[in-house]
Amino acid sequence: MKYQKIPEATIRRLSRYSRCLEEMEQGGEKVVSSAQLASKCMVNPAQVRKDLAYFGEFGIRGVGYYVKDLLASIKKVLGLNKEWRMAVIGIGNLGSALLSYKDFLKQNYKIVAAFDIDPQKVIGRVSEKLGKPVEILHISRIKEVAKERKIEIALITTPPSEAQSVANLLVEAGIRGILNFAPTQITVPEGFVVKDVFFTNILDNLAYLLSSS
Amino acid sequence: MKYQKIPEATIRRLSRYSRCLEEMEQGGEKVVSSAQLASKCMVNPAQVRKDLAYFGEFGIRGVGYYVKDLLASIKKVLGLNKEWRMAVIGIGNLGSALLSYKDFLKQNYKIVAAFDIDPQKVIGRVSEKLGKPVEILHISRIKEVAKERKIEIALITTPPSEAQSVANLLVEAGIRGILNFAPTQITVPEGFVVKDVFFTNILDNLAYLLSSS
DNA sequence: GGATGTGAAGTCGTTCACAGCT
DNA sequence: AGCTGTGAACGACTTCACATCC
Repeated sequence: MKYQKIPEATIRRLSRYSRCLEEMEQGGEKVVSSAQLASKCMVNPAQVRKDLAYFGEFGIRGVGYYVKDLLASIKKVLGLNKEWRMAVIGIGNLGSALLSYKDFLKQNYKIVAAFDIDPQKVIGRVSEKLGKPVEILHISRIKEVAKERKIEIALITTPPSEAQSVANLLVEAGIRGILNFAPTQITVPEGFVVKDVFFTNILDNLAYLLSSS
Repeated sequence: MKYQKIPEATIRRLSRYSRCLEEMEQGGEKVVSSAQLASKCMVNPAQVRKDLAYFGEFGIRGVGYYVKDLLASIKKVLGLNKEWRMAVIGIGNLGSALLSYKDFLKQNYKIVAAFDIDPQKVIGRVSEKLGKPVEILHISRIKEVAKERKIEIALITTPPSEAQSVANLLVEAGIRGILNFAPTQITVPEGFVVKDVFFTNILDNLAYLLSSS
């Protein structure tokens, strides 16, 4: 197949296929058709086939896809055939909740460092919650520690007023991926990637749908 | 203007315009052009005008938009000219973090109840964190309390295995909006709305972008 | 003059429909 | 016979370009 730009929506769906396939694998299913996977993920069967076709030919005509192989292929496409090492910046309520978020581990995401502007203030609270002592470092050490621990992704959970300056530090430290929970737009240079997780925006969406029906 | 279906992307951008306009209003700016708003929100100026045009004519030709009026109009469109009353279901780390999430209040979202399957177990921990006693109710009381407190939106922060059965209870209780943080697909009848917040899916997206560049 | 509002053009993503394998 | 892979049709969203109005 000739090269094409891959829609961002395709990547999001790949994530969903991956989850569904994991469930199927655990359920002992060996083979799946695009129609079955589509109905489980609530998309169009042709969509499934087209999404996969961007990256290769993973199926067998007349049969379907081998669950295990397809899952492995999708994970490889998404870059999940490795462990991603992450840091959390800003250890407030949300930040400390993420430190113990179980779903990350299952999916090859590992938090290897936590930073705050005032480690002393938060360390007791967090340790108590997690039931074990947790090391929280001062944000000034980010550059040094990023190298040392090979951090590739940072989760920003500071107050919005600090988010951009934290992002600047991350760029300087060579951390290329940012998941931004602070409800403010941040900008980074070419080559760095930011994805936002704005609860309130999604709530706005919900509010709109509820009030217009 | 004649009626058209409104793209979901338009609604998401409206949310962003709203945030930018709030900042501008606080900064004392009175008037804004589509070009200025667009550059602040990182979209195309024509996009801004088209998005707004779905809902009316808010601007003045040759001048621009009055910041205050436009903000009020957008909030009205999004259904944010009222207070939305919410419940959090599942008071683990994430759930309790959301109980004290500041940004909700600023945007007219108010958490008026918290539920868990084992209130005794979590109540101490949460109260301590928030620095005040917090009432956590048993999930079995959801229907009764939903009526009483006029709950319209629920945030599901239970383990994924419980998410669908919780959603069923919410439907029964007449709560029409669900923000689902549990990493599993849930289904609800016509007339109800679910929006997902799956951190791991967004990380997958980030991982893909990082590994393919 | 200058910025909005909007039809038309263009781009991008989804769905159809069927040829091609197994 | 059945299901994938894919060009072509379709539909949706974005951007352009300009008529319109302050």
